[in-house]
Amino acid sequence: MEEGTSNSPSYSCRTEDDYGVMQWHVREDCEVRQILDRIADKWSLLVISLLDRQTLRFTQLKQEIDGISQRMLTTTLRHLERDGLVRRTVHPVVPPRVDYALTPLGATLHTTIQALVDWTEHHQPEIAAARAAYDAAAAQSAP
Amino acid sequence: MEEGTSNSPSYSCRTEDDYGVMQWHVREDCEVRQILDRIADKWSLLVISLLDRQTLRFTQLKQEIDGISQRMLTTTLRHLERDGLVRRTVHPVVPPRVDYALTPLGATLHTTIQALVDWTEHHQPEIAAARAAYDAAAAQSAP
DNA sequence: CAGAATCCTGTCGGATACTG
DNA sequence: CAGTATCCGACAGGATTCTG
Repeated sequence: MEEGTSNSPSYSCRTEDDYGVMQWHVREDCEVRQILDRIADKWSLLVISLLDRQTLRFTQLKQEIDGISQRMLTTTLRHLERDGLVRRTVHPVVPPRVDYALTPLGATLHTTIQALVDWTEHHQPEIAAARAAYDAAAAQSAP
Repeated sequence: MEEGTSNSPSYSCRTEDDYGVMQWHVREDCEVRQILDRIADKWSLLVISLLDRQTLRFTQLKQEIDGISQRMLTTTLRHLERDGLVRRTVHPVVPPRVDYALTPLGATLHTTIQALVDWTEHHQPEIAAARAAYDAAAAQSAP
């Protein structure tokens, strides 16, 4: 596989620095970043959302998630499985049948994520307004 | 500017589909994705974390965040400012002084984000164990 | 000091074709 | 059905240089 199974994190997370009192933020981020990368990539959040309701098969997921390629669905599911958030169950029948479900750990993550989703829906008008104001001001100064 | 000021979202968010009961997940994600992209990019979370404690200047942020380029600090701050999460204050002095602070909206986002950070720190051992188990099993079947 | 502009690279992710 | 294997374009983002 060309990607996804690498053990090296995407970000440097250097810890050899010692010149600032708040540098711990950077180190804290080393752990946060890994899970954040998991939930924040293009499709993981959708998958977790869907699986929170029910167990789904590969093809069902592909149909529910509009626009995903089977390549990205596969890698997304592998990532989630590796992190213990999703359980993959292969039924030894022909044609093959593979079920995906959230693990208990994955369910707790979904709960936490939901808070973020709620925040977004709640404050979306404010963000839209802020963007409109910003863009208007930018258009003003650069006509 | 080559990037960052584009109004088009990074993801397609197609809404013309109507073949599934759960397709709303995809539409819901259209709003979620935008704020998720904001907090999940490489540096925004760090910036929000730092500014939650105090107002900081550009150079202070650059020093606190180990490894960031001034290019990415600038674009990150512009994004956060555009979304109304960070307030940029220019003091008309020479040499120039620019302060960055969280807006009230940004502060509420930080609170929500903190729940995710806490989840991560709390469950990090489980994730690490799951990864180790997965990698061990993978090494087993592919020697 | 606080950036803007330019160049260049690695990586993400889509399209396609092939299997058990 | 549920993947794997390749190829390849787009874009995020680092290094560097230049200003008000």
